[in-house]
Amino acid sequence: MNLPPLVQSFVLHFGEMGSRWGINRTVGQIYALLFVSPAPVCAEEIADSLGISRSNVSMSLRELQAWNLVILKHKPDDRRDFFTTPDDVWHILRTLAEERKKREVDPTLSVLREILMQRPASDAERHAQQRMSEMHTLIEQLTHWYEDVKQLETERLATLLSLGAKVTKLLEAKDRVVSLGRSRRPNPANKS
Amino acid sequence: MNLPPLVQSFVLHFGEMGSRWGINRTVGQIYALLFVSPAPVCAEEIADSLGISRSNVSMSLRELQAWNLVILKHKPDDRRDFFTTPDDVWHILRTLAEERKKREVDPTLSVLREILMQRPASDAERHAQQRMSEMHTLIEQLTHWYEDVKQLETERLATLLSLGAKVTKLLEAKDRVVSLGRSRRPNPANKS
DNA sequence: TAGTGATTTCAGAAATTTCTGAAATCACAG
DNA sequence: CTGTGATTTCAGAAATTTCTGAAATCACTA
Repeated sequence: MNLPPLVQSFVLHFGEMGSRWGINRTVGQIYALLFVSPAPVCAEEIADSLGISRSNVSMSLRELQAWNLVILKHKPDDRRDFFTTPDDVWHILRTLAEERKKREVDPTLSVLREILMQRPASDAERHAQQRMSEMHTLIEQLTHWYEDVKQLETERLATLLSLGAKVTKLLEAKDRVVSLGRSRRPNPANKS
Repeated sequence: MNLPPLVQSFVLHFGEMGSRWGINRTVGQIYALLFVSPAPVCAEEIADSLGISRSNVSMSLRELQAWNLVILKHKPDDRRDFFTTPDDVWHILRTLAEERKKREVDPTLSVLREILMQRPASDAERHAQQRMSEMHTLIEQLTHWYEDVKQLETERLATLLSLGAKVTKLLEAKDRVVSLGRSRRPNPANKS
């Protein structure tokens, strides 16, 4: 591996981390390299920088493309593919969230649904279904929230984040305002 | 493996999933089994149900304990350890989040901080630092948000989730209320 | 069409992770 | 202390994943 020391630390760390996630060491390293590179990099150069085989690079890039984490670029009069990551880190975060959901959450949800459809044949199965249903409910709540906030523009999302738990304060305030409003002019949709 | 079919599907799925996360197949299976079992289970029984060696069970349980994901129970006049998962799925979610943060996010943050302290020795390094700083900022924002909302009681957290993106509506409303309030009686803390 | 260079594929090699059985350790009872 | 059963440890076996080099494919040019 032949890189500026500062870049090398980063790349090595991402390699380590890669194995803790589902992706492997090389894939992590390549991603890190692309992320910090000032310009798109070709496969040959990746192989050289990281000291790995050309074919390994090819397969790992394929993997990264499956994750939608890299962008292909071309130079005029050059047939080679060059690779980068998106500029906007928020954009990267969104992709990551989406792909992980697709791979890790959705399959689980569908297995749970499948099992919950079946008729339990014993007390043990009845209890198991009960537990799975709790898990299913929780995951659905989380994914609904996710589907909802992912629509927000980045700026709003950032505001929401920075607000953190303080939104609950707002919620209380809102409750007061609403009940106040109601006492003055009753909600017309609420005719009883 | 000798389990009710419905439980077996769940256990097998969690095994698969386990390998996509950092934990391995057996660890995933054991966790799934404990999660749906109506009563605490001893190591021997786990080994039998899953058809794996006793020693494998021992090591995997150790791993689950390191993750704080299982609870040890004892029966009177029985020296064996029995294992369960917490009842409350929200509690499980919190543990999972905390442990993953500890293993995946914190080390990355500290590597980033470390690198950002150093003086870049070239343009390439300067650019790399710039990128890492963007990443660092984003992760910090996310973890601050997390540290904040994790304090909330479960019920409030659930409310917040179910509200989803609608909180931004509230935010706009708040802005109106606040500016309205200010125009009537100026903020006394703001003496200039 | 033949030639060139980039890229991909894939069978097997290398490395890593997971799993097992045998032995060691531990905790307690008699 | 000795015996008993539960549990853990750990060296090596087995399984899995990752990586490589050689060959195949592809896209384009002359």
